Amino acid sequence: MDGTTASSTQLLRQINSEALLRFALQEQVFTAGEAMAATGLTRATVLGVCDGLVDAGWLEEVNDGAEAGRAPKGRPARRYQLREAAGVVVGLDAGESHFTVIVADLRGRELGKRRRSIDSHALGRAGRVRSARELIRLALADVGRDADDVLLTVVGVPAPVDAEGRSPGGGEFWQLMNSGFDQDLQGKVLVENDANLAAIAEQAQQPSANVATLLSGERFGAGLIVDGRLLRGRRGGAGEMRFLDILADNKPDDEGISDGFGALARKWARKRVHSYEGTTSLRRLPEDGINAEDVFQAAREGDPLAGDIIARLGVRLARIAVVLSSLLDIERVVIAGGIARGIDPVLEHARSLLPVDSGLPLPELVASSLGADAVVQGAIESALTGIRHEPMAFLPRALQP
Amino acid sequence: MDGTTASSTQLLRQINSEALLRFALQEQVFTAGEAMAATGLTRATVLGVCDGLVDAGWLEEVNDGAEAGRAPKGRPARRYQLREAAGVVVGLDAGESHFTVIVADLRGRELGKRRRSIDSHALGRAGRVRSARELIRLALADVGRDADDVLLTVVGVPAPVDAEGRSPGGGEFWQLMNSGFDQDLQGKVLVENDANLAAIAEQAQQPSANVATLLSGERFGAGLIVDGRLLRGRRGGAGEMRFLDILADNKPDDEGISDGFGALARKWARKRVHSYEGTTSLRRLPEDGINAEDVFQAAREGDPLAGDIIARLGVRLARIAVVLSSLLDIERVVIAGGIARGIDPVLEHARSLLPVDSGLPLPELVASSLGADAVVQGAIESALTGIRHEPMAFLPRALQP
DNA sequence: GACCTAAATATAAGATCCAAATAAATTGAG
DNA sequence: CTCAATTTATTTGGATCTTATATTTAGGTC
Repeated sequence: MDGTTASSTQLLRQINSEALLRFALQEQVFTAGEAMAATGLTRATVLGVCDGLVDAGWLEEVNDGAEAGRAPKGRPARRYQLREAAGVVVGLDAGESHFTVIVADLRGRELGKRRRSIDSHALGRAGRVRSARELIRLALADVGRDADDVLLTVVGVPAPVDAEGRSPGGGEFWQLMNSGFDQDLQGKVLVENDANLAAIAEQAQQPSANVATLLSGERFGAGLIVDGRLLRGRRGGAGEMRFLDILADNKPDDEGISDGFGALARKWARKRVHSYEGTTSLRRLPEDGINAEDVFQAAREGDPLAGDIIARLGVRLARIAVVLSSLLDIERVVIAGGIARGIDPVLEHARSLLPVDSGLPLPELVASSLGADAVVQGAIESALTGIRHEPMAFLPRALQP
Repeated sequence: MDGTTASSTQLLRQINSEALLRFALQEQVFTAGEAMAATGLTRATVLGVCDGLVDAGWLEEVNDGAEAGRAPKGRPARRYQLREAAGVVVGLDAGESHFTVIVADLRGRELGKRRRSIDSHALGRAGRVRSARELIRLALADVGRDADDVLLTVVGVPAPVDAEGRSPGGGEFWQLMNSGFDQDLQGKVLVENDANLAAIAEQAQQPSANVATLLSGERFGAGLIVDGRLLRGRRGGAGEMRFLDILADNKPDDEGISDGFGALARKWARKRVHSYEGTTSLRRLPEDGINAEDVFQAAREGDPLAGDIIARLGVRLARIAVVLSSLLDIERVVIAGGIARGIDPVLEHARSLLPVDSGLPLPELVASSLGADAVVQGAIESALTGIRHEPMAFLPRALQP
């Protein structure tokens, strides 16, 4: 189990093994010939490397007769595949009020999923970790696995996260959300900002080198991908949008500096629903029961108060888009998270507000199609990327003794 | 001269050669023992690799008796150094009104320098390239070199530049500035945005993974380094600051959207010097003769009109700092270029405007110490980085036949 | 000149890859 | 059923490169 650097003579073998394994991680079943084409190595070398990977527990030779669609002539090729039992990855969206876990195999196929409501403030840091561990255990048990099968767990939290997985000490909230998962979950764990994970998920869906993903339900966060790379910042603060309220003409009243579109729509609606001078269907709802969905729905039906709120959100979104496009040359702004479902009217209004004479092309504004799963999907994607990046850094679950 | 990939058996040798060469690029003279420590290879291997690099023209064995401070025991070590004749790098600041060229050796020591005023609009694209070629020729001749000695030339231009070295087609100005140097200068050429090069120079001076460098004399440009990496954006637009005028409460009047602090100070002073109601020392100057230096000087002497202008610039700078700090977690904002000399009062005022209650630490605001040479210094630094990154991609000037 | 030391060289062994030759497995034709 | 054709697997020999271990060498010291 020593991770010591291999001697220089063995370096070449390791390089080739990694290349081959990276290829295997993206294929179902493959022959030596296919691996030769992918890696540029000789047949003898490929087979030798495959031998090593079988011994290590990464690959297994497949011998079932169902050799669909193979060439009708010649000696049949030996076929390999990633060993199912080698391990799985776990993604966890550790939000403020919900946990979502997905267990996936090493090719990214979702094996199992669990969701649970939690009360973070009642649980505290230790309680959040305990609850996460339990939920992961259940999700693994659902698919007949246990914690030893997990090669890598990626956790998304609603807080800035630096490169070491820590959050700045400023806010208590951040420390509560980033509950120390990397210490107290089993195996290798990566902690990442939730919006960053959503951005990774979006980019996997529709690749683009310069895209911003806004996670904007209750709290506001942005994942920024520039030149194909996720931005982090020293303390993980890249993607914070505090400047909106600091710069903007409107002084921040009661709405918190980090409120997302969902929270804003709800707050604005509740505040104005009685003082509003026109007729509004929102008044039929109990004031404490109005939420963002109701506002979006009313706006679609032509309600004027809801329309006003949509317009204000549109202004806010347009501002964000202008800054991102101008400062970072962002090509596409994606609204992700549960809020994405009803956000279209806001997008339309924001598009109409974008300046037309600014020289450079305008950013595209779109809603995500991943829904509320964006964060946890991004966690899986991130875990797979990590394994593909240096597969040999992970040890597959050993063969039966 | 074929850049074909080496056969896999020779790959290891190439890896080791690159590592050793990278080490040599940062040392004056070194022994095999030192190289062994740096690369982790055996003595026999190191000597073999050195042999190869001598044959290739990268290294030379040094045999002069001046073996300063060597260990007094044992057989003397063979000592190697980078071959001076292997080549040089060239940096060119191809501004709107000035060209500056620096010729440096492969360790970054400045060998020669030339500066020339030009009239870009009279010269046109072809004229700019011609003028650049001539100035480079002269600078090389000054130090007894010619164009064949140049391994890499890096050119800084005041325009957005994408990863392929091209500028967006929107403005004629950008096309004029990015004059096609990569096509028409001899040897390998990289074209880069001038503010980006200034950022590279600043980072080399005082390393920091998250820093913004504002090049803000006549035109405004920013070089953004986040997570230790320069941001570019798809069309090279990262670092543009158009949002300032789009968002801000003040509608853009005559000042151009991309005016730098120097241009703004001059324009504001000239416009208000006569209508200003107080006394101002600026009135003693001819209206067409006032420039930014005069305004800064007057402000230092307590002139109220100059003070007003400084304050307006401070507001602008503070806005920029807030956005950069919040959106990208930038730790330090550097004002670079010729304007940096008198900028201190603006920095002071801007610091006083930064919000104190924003949770995260505030960005540091500093003036560059590189003066007007920041861009060309960054060009040299960038060229060296390029060579260090994959030295074997460059062929040293051949040995005497 | 004998002696000491650290580096250079020489030699042998191990690891890896490639190229070419050989062997095996499968299909399809006669 | 046998046999050629075909494709792949395996074996073998050669080349490159690195390491480890001796052996030699170059300078200094006593």
